Amino acid sequence: MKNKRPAMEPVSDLTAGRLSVYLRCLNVLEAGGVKTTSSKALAAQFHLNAAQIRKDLAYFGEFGVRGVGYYVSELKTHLRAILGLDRPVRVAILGAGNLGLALADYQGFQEEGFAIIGLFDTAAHKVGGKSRQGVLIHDLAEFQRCAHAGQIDIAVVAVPADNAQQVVDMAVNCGVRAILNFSPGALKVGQGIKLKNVDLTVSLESLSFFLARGGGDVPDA
Amino acid sequence: MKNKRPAMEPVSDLTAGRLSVYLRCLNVLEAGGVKTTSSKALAAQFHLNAAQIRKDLAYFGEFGVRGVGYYVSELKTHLRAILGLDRPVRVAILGAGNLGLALADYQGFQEEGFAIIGLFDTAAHKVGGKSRQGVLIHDLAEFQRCAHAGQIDIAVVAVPADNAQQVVDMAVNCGVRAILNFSPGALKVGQGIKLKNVDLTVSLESLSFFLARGGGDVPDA
DNA sequence: TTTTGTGAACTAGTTCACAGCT
DNA sequence: AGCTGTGAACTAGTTCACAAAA
Repeated sequence: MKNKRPAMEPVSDLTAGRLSVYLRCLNVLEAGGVKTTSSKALAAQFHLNAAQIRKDLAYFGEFGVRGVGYYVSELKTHLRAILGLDRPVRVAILGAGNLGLALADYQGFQEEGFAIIGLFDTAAHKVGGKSRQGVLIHDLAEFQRCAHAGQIDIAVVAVPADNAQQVVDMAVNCGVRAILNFSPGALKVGQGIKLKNVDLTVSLESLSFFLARGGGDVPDA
Repeated sequence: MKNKRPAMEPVSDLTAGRLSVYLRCLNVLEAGGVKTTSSKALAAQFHLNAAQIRKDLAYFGEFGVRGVGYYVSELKTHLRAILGLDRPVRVAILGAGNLGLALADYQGFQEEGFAIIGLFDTAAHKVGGKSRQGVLIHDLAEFQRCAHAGQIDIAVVAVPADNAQQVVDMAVNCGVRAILNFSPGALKVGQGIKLKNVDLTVSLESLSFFLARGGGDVPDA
């Protein structure tokens, strides 16, 4: 057990995303009672590349045992720590429209330990209400208070496109440094702020593009 | 106007996504009354790289005029055709949970011309209902009928993770060749089927990773 | 002049292949 | 024997820089 920390070498976003995938794989294996695995086994079962798994993990330490592989629960613990999931991650959802409400109740978030602090909206008639699962809707001013108090780790932006930049600027000014944005269009954030976009229109149009290119055709054998 | 079609050279997914972004930029410009633009102007305004815009477009033809740039409405028309948006793109949403309902009412889809055919679910008590915006909820059997009749271009999967693979297999068997999947976990599809994943857990965990790495720290000037 | 379209150069990301450890 | 960890080789993607066109 060496656990070198290579002086915070820059790690690509792609690697970060894959770590999350690996963690999910390990959850599945653990739930199935598997105690030990290997990069090859993981790769085969989840359609990944074995060398890539090893390389991704190697950024953070030496978690495997040569000749054996990885201990599932141990590697899981490491990955959770690397991903920052070993402490509560507090998420605020900005915008209590259809999408915001759906995200607030999304099971996947709770499962991996994210704490949904609340929904926040400016519409007075929404404030005081709650999602189906009981997440409360607060005024945006309340979000500002929480964020300034350092109680928000990640802001999820689910407001209409017109207000998105304004809302993001506000969140950043309140000290939020990580944002998951669902509104369309490119937002600008300053240095040191991490913005991740989920653009539903772009996703659908990529599929449409595929179909338009003849992707729907039967490939000639 | 040469409009060479380079024999359906393979185009990367990244390029496809950017075309969609360019189209949105052009919509903004057109709405602002701008008649002509250039790769440099687009790049500056929307934080893109000029050479990349030109290269992306060059896969599909020569749409620009040297010394002038691009005519906004003309390029828009080309992009819409390239993305397959010059004909109705029919979208079915599988799973009438919170997320499915939110997606059915998502404004962005209608705006760019996607036709939401309906919501589809197996839960008998949901069938016959509708989303807030009035999208009807049908039985999944109805989806199979539509898909077999070639009336569905894209299936959006918003069912619980446990059923996702099964639902995707069903859709593919009914002739659907493009799928936008919101359920977590890696799904398998055969050759010639395009599967695009939107993994909310992975997105959030990437942000958590960034924060855990010290991303929240003030960078030293 | 301006700006496109594009080969060449560069950068980032992935996979290979093997030394080294168990 | 088996599997990790990792440099080297390779592939994909981006940016540069300039000839050609308007």
